[in-house]
Amino acid sequence: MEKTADAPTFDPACPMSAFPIQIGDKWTAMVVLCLEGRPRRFTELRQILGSVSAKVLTDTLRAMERDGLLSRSVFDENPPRVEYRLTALGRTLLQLVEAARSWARDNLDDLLSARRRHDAMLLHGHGSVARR
Amino acid sequence: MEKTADAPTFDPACPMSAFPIQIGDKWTAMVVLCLEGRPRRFTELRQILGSVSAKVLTDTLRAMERDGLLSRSVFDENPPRVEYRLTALGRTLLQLVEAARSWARDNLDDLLSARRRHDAMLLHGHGSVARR
DNA sequence: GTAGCCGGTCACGTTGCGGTAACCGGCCTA
DNA sequence: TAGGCCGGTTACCGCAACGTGACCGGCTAC
Repeated sequence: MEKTADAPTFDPACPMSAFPIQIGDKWTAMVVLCLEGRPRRFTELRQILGSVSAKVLTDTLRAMERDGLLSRSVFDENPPRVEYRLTALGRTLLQLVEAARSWARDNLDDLLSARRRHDAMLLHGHGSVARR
Repeated sequence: MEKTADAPTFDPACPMSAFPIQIGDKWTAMVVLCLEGRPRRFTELRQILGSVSAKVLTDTLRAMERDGLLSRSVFDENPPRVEYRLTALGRTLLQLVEAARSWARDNLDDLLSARRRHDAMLLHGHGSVARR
């Protein structure tokens, strides 16, 4: 819970890739987290999310705007500035995202080790030719 | 068509299709709900879920078994009987599913009406251009 | 001039989830 | 002999999500 200007980063190699809960599209939950503290600009979001392309981020933000989860403000400046901020409805998702993260903290290790056990079993099974 | 006692039904036409929260694969959360009260058989699950095909249900159940969310018991009887039951880990998902349903009860209407407003705006042309 | 920044759009390729249809094998009944 | 029930498997297919690379317009700085 750092309160620095920097937001958390999202490592594509982290177990999030096996995270069994998804809210909206692939990046929606992370966008919600990014916007929790304050509004952010497009490029800022891209930097924080790390591996998302401009097109996919645009799609995600447009869908969230359509669903009333965030608002988009264009400032007629130079260079162009666009700010995204959570609406009240979008903020309600925070509880859900936190519930999901809490579940993951408590149970994701169990899930992943069960998966590893299963995969190991398959490997072992395929290693020897079935005989009778 | 008789339903199994106390099992919820899932209508494919209900707003669930716009439900922005997904746990595991498409049917995972509903399988968890189906198995909340007691173990169930394959065909029983198919009937309750309504529109799921055998292949997809098999895939879902295999993935959940792999992840340690449920256990699969084969009884060597006639006709063949297979029972699926939630594990302790699978039961932990119930809280999350309930949290998602609670969010939906409170906010899904707002989301859907925001979406309808947006779609209507598109139909009527682009309306007014946002200016600042 | 030309290079870069910002916030995108456009055309296109790939991947994988979800779904359909056909089939299977053992047991039972008509 | 035929068909039904149970719990699947296999082959195939469509489509939307996801991602890549090129480009854009207005402005500024070098």
